[in-house]
Formats: sequence, structure tokens, C-alpha cells
Amino acid sequence: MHNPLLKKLASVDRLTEAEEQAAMALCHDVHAIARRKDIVSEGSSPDCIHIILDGWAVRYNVLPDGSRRITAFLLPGDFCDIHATVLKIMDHGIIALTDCKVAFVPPEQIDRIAGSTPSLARAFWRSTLIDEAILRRWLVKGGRGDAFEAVGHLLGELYVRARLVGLTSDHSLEMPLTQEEIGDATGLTPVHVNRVLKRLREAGLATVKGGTLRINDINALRRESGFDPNYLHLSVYDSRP
Amino acid sequence: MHNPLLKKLASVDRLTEAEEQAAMALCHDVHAIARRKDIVSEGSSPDCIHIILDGWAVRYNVLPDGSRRITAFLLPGDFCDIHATVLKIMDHGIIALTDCKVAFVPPEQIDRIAGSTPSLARAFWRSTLIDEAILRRWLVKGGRGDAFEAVGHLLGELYVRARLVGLTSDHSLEMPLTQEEIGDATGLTPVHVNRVLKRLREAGLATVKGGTLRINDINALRRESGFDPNYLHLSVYDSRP
DNA sequence: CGTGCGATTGATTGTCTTCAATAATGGTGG
DNA sequence: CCACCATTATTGAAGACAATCAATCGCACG
Repeated sequence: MHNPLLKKLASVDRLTEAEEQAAMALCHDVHAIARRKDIVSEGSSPDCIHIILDGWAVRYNVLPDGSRRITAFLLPGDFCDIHATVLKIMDHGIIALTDCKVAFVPPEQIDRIAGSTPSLARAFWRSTLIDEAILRRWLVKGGRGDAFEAVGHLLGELYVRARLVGLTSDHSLEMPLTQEEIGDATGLTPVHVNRVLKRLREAGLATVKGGTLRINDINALRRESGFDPNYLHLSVYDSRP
Repeated sequence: MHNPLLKKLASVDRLTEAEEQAAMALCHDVHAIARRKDIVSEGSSPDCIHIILDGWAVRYNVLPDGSRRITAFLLPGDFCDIHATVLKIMDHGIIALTDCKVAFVPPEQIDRIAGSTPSLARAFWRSTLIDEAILRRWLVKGGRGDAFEAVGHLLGELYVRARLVGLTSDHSLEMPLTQEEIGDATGLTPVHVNRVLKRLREAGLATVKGGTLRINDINALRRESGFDPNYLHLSVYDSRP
């Protein structure tokens, strides 16, 4: 099972063979999206649902002053815009951080699943609710709390989420984020992100170096940055590689 | 039509008579909840979906240091926990800010609607997606942006949302929030909220006094605090009373 | 071998917090 | 009806954290 969508869904709910087949069938129309290309643009009305199969992307808004706010990181297995069928106009954009492979799924196909494979539909529903829980958690951690916790928490979350889809090995993860992007997600300036990363490194919690995140001590990270992965509603969040 | 759930849904989607009947039927088992009582507690697995029919409530998390973070305001017509059927355990609590009337709806009844009245189900779906959009907007505005905008934006949002369910009159709204609660929602200290409210008052944008919010100049508020109600995905956001 | 982006560090400024004290407000019981 | 209490609002002063401005370094790429 090397399909990240299946891995993601398996982490969220138990699926039957038939459901796995149905999920797999969503990934037929795969497009390559180049780094820094919008997958979905703000203000558009996408005619397809998009699923990341490879690479990293973000949900973002551009503020009036030109700065950018990242509201979600999208990893392989994640839906970009399953809501677009109901809410026609995108109130945010989605952009590829790296070269990506993205499945384009006609909304009718999702509707059909809702009718024919209700428990798969429930897994989709579950996964969007978890996205919402993540959003709430960002609000809780980010909101004026200190930068050290915000960044530590973000790294912990990304590590756990990446592990679900098999992107980690030996306590580390290929993480193609610049400090500016981490800043856009945490509401910090790149300069300050740099200082915080230095502190995290010196505290022996996590090391970001050369596009690789290494979690030196996940338990310490949980303790020091108040990172408790419960909100991800997963059954598996032990400290496996 | 004095049922706030209907007003809310009508603002979100157009409903037929039959759908209105079905929605109305959800509001049979109504309970009174006293101010400061939990409607749903963190960590619990509610066996009913809850809909606010009267009064104000909030979604909140308690942080390790004892402080509280509000992640949503719930007004009449709002679902508290429609997700609870899928995500068993509540990762946050919901508490009544005022004495409330709350409808308790068995999840089966929601499921039945999903089957029998799909377009009503779609209205529910729409409404939860709007909640998610609000969450994203809070993240965007709150994240380290200045306090003046955060508070101004919050007041604007609450005013527009309250207007949808007929809670406003003459540019004002009965808003039973303490400055501490506004602070818990914006990530500010009550002391600073006080100073910001003073600035908003002096700038002639909004006045909070004796449990009443008065929007003196909604257009100025939009301009000065970057409040653009587009993210609420409503067709009606002109400046009616 | 320059060019450009990202990372790193320093110095200064500004906003918000914290601590502290006082004033208004609202509800309660005598 | 008033005194009393708890809660909320308001203001001041000092300190902390992150932003901003600015400069340098490192590295990949053409």
C-alpha cells in the first residue's frame, strides 16, 4: 500500500477492501504541479476536488498589506478543497511548496461515494473534521502564546502527520520549509523564527537543517511546547520512527 | 418565522417548505441551560447534537496554565457539535455565556435527514464549512496582527452574524460579553482589550457599553480593521440595521 | 565567478503583558 | 431602600517579547 490517500484514510478509520478500491479509484487523473504554482486560486470556483499525492502544499491567504498567512499544511493524502462542492468560491488559495503530484477528482465521483460507500464517506468527513481540529489547535497555540511553543508545536504536528503517511524515518523527516514559510504559518517574522529554531536546537528538542527536520526528543518536545497530539484524533501517536 | 435555526439556514441556503418543516422538527427537545454551565464538556462523548436556540455560548479550550482560549462564539441557530457523531470525543468544551435554550437532537435524526432531505443536509454541511472559514479568518486576523484589528474584526463579525438571526436593531446588538471574554477570543489580556475598545470608541467605529454593542460606522470598521465579511459566504451583508 | 535566496546575528523600537490600584456596576440580603 | 459584596471596567507604570531595520554569511545555480 503505497498510496498516501489510503495510508491517510487508514490512520483515520478502518477500511474494507472494497472501500480501499473505491478510494484508490479517485486517484486516476493525476497532474504534476510545479513548485510555487497555485493548485487552487483564491476567488476561483474549482470544478474538481484536489488530493495531494506527493509533495507539500499550503492553504494561504494574502493580507491587504501583502503579507501571507498560511492556515494549513497539506501533505500527501490530504484533500485540498473537498468543501468546494458546497462553498462555490474559494476564500483562500492553495499553492505547491514543492513539485507536487495532485489527483483531480470530479465532484460527482465524491457524491457517488457518499451514496454507495457510506463508511468511506464517513472517513472523508472524519478527515475534514480533523483538519478543523488542527485549525482550532493552531488558534489556541498561536494566539499570542510564545513563539517557542508555537514553532515547537508546529514541528511536532508536522512530524506526527508525516509519520502517518510514511514520510518519516529515523526520527527525521524531509521538510522543505523555509523559515519564512514557518513564519507565515506561525505569525512570526522569519528573523524571529530563526532565533526560535536556534533555541529548539540548543534545547535538544528539534533540529531543522538542510531541508530535514529531526525530532531529537519527542517527549521533551511535548513537554516543553505543550504539544499533545490528542487533537489529531489518532489511535497511533506513540514515538515510533 | 421566529425559529433562529430557520433564520440561520435561510441565510445559508434557500429552503423549501418541507425542508423548513424538517429543520423545525429538530427543535422539539429543548432544554434550558444556566449561564456558566457546560453544554458539552471537553473529553465527553455527547449522545446528542446540540443547537443553540436562545442565548450565547462559546467553544473553548483550557490551556495547561489555566487560561482559557475561546475558538468560536455560538449564537442562536448555531450547531454546537454536529461533528460529534463522527469524532466521538470532544477536544474542547462548550459553555453557556448567558442562560440559554438549547435543542437536543439525537444523531439518528440527523442521519435520517441526510438520507431523506439531502438539500437540508447540504445546508448543514454549508453551515459547518462557514464555521471553518470563520476559524481560518480568526487565525489570519489574530496571528500577531495588531489588537485593534483583531477586536474590530471580531465585533464586526459578531454584528453581521447576529443580524442574520435578527438579533440586531438600529445598528446595535445586545452583546453579553465581558472584556475578559473578548480577550480570551482574541488572545489579548482584558486590560489591553479595554484600551483597544477605548480606541475603537474614540475612533467612532464601535461602542461597547452596558452589554450593548453599537456599530457606529460599519464601513469605517471594514476599512480600519480589515473586516471584509466575504468569508462568511453570505449573500446579504449590506449595512441594514 | 558573480547572483540571489535563505539563514544568521546584532541593535533598536513598539506593542502587549504584567503588576497594581481604583472606580463603576449589578445583584443580594437585611 | 440601602449597605455590602463580587464582578467588571478603567487607568498607570514597568518590563518582556517579538518586530523592524540592517548587515553578513553560506550555498546552489546559472
